[in-house]
Amino acid sequence: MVTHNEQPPEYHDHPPVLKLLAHAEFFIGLETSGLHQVLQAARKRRLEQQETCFQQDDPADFLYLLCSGRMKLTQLTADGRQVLLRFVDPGEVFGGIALFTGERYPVTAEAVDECELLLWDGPAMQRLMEAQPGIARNVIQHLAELVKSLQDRVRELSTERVEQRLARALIRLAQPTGQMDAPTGSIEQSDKPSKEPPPTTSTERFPLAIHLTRQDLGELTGTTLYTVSRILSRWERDGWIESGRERITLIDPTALQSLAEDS
Amino acid sequence: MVTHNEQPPEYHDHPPVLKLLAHAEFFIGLETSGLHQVLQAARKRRLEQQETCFQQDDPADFLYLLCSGRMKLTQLTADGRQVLLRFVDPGEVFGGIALFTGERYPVTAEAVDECELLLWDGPAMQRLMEAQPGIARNVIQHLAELVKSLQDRVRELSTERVEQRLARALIRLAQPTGQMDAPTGSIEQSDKPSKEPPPTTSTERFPLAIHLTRQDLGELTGTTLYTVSRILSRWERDGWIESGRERITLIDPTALQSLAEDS
DNA sequence: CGTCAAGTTGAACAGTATCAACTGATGTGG
DNA sequence: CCACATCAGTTGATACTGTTCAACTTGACG
Repeated sequence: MVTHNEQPPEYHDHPPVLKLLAHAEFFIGLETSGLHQVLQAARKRRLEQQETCFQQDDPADFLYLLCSGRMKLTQLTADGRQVLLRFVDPGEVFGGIALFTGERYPVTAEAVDECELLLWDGPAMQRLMEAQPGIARNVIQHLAELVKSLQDRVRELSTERVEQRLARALIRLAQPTGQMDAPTGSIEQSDKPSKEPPPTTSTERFPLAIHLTRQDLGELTGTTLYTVSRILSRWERDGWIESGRERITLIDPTALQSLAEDS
Repeated sequence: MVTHNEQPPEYHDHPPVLKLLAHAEFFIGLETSGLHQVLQAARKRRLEQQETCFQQDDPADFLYLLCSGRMKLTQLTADGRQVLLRFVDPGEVFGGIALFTGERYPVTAEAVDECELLLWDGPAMQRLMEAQPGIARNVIQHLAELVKSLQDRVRELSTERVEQRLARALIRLAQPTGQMDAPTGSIEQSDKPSKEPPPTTSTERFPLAIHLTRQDLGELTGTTLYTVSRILSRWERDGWIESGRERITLIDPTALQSLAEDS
């Protein structure tokens, strides 16, 4: 990061966007001049809540970086069932798979909240990667991590029962989302009873940031909304969670953790 | 018999290996000099049948290219169940995920047959990618395709029943294996005396090249060997397949196809 | 020929899906 | 502000898919 370059701490034009860009997974480690180059090649787009960015099977034109809001990527089956592949948080990238394989988008990208995006077309991205090899390195690392997480998911779907998968999904969703979010309580803390418990007995609460329906959770874990509802009801009776309409709060994450890890 | 063009004069040093390298997914499109550079950075390794190349959770040291034979990548769960993630055919690469994320191998790689491999360590691969940007492009494309196929698999496991998944798996396994099965100098070409299958689909037979147990198919489709056995028995009664010990022949692939695509 | 691995099949069982009926919350427009 | 429509969620009854266990058969190979 050592540069006697002419960029003072306050970026002259788009400070917040540049700062986000500097922390985005594809552009980490770039020089400030490089970030400017990236930004100049970008276009901006804004999506209303529920608006779709692109539909499954649309020709793959752009790579997107989410700046604010939240997106979800879903896949539709031939008989109308839907699978929720993942949520996209600010700083994360989507649409790259199709762009890099030169085919059509294999998923639909829909805005959960109001979203701001940056986008690059294929040739622009190609040029950027050639000009700055660090980008290609980041892309490779990101894709490799995506592959790893998908392999884990295949293993879970193949070998685990719904209850375990659901427990795992809730734990993941409760983690503070990567780097970009304000530090809400991390679940990791509750693993360590060493810390002095807050006023009451270790009743730390972990409300999920995302609004999720039972249907969403079903599509995320490969089951139906009915089964999700039953399991959540049981967990609530056991005092492990609290749940309302599109709202879930983990009360005893360790119980879920051990459930997820049991055979 | 075509024998007079087996050794093109362009490849003066290691003709068969170079030719394979030139068609391998990571190195397609490279100049001959670039291929030489790649080859010089490589080490060779040979594996006996059933020998493991690396174990899950081993530190990730090398990227491997399979030259001949066949490997399988499996993942072991905490309670001892196994998932078969994929088979590796000649010309394909494995071990890259761990190398690119700098972590441990998430899978175990085992030789199904006797195998010949080329391998590169992390720094060597890094240098090669810097020297020849085409490699990074190929890596990105390969990873993107891997992501896409894994997403498909997640969708299938989430929404389809065992019978459909098994039908799909058999159809995939019956496809001639990608690009390398072409007339390149593969060590064994004895199993393919037939040329391109003519469009006469009536009584054509499609024996699977791979030796697969019911257990393998179960681990591949996320079910048990018992369920696989029952379904195959039923299909055999219906005249759609023939099966013996570690041997399956598709007799009516269209029946399986429609089964896989039905709701 | 004996041994071992692969494969088959029945019976009991468990886990989920499916459908239907219902409750409660949210938001909207008259 | 209330009536209404809509959407999220709950729960019971039922059916079905797939698992598990056990006993058995078949095939390969020294």
